[in-house]
Amino acid sequence: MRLTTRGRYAVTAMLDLAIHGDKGPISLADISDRQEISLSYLEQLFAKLRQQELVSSVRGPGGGYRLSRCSDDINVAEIIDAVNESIDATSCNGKGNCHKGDICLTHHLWGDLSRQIHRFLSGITLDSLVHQHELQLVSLQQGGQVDFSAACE
Amino acid sequence: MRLTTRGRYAVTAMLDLAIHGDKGPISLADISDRQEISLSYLEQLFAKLRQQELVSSVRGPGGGYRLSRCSDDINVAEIIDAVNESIDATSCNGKGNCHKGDICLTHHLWGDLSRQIHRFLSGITLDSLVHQHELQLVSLQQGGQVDFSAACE
DNA sequence: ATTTACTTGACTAAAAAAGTAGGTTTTTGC
DNA sequence: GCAAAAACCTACTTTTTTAGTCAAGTAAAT
Repeated sequence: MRLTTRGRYAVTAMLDLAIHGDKGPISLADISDRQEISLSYLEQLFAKLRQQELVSSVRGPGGGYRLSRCSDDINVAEIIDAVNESIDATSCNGKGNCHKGDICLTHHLWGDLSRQIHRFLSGITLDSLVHQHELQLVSLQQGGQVDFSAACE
Repeated sequence: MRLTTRGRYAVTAMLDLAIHGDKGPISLADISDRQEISLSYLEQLFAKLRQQELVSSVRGPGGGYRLSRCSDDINVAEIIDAVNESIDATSCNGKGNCHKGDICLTHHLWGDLSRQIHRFLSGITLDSLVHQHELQLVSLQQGGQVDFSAACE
């Protein structure tokens, strides 16, 4: 699990799809305009998103991309994983080639933490992000407070 | 909030301190040996950790580093933030220089997500990681299953 | 005084991120 | 059939970050 601007771009683009996808396929040019991400960079990202079957494409005029699953069935972790090569595992992964017991100790601790983060991000769906934002918008218009607890599930 | 091997090194090193710190200050050379991180790289990381007052140093023979606070008062988020330059903010941060309402939309969504991740990592202390691992060790020796739910808070 | 260990800064190589360029297919509508 | 719009593909360049090296210090304890 790696967290950089690359993953942020991917999540942002997927959010754009989730928001505008109801109007049929969305072209990368549209996303590029709206989100200010270079078209060719988007192409690279979407090649990977397509490989992982997070999006499907429609070619030709009027074509573009759409989410291949419902937005409440796509979570943030899989988007980030799709565009980032998975982080290199610890050097002594189960092989037991560590001098003392101490070495693997913190390696495993890091692994645990990594898994916790992954599990956390797996619980956040595109849909919940969009939904949460909509609630905020409404609230702003009414000048009220946002109840975040209700926004997620 | 950025998540790379750099932050992982920092967390690993801090965990090493948390585990061995009871025997007085720990030298970077020790950490380097145990965790297989190059000494000079550790020096860079610890310079930043010291700036953020996460560790304090003791010079001279027998010297080294120790946690400047109790391990249950140091969380993972601040360790990662200490060694990573904070990720560049969105281009239109409140200035309202975005063409349509749409542009800032996903930017804010990403900001929300980013904050959620940060909040999550803020809740994980060094102590809880060490503690969790100790429980696992005991369990392995007894051949039993680990109750993760009990390990954290 | 000497050893040990941290401090600082400059430097380098390699990898990843980000962006560019130019082309090829596929599909649609005229 | 043809032109345009879009995905798709490949190779390349630039910039930034990561990871590490080197060297000349400074400070503290024995």
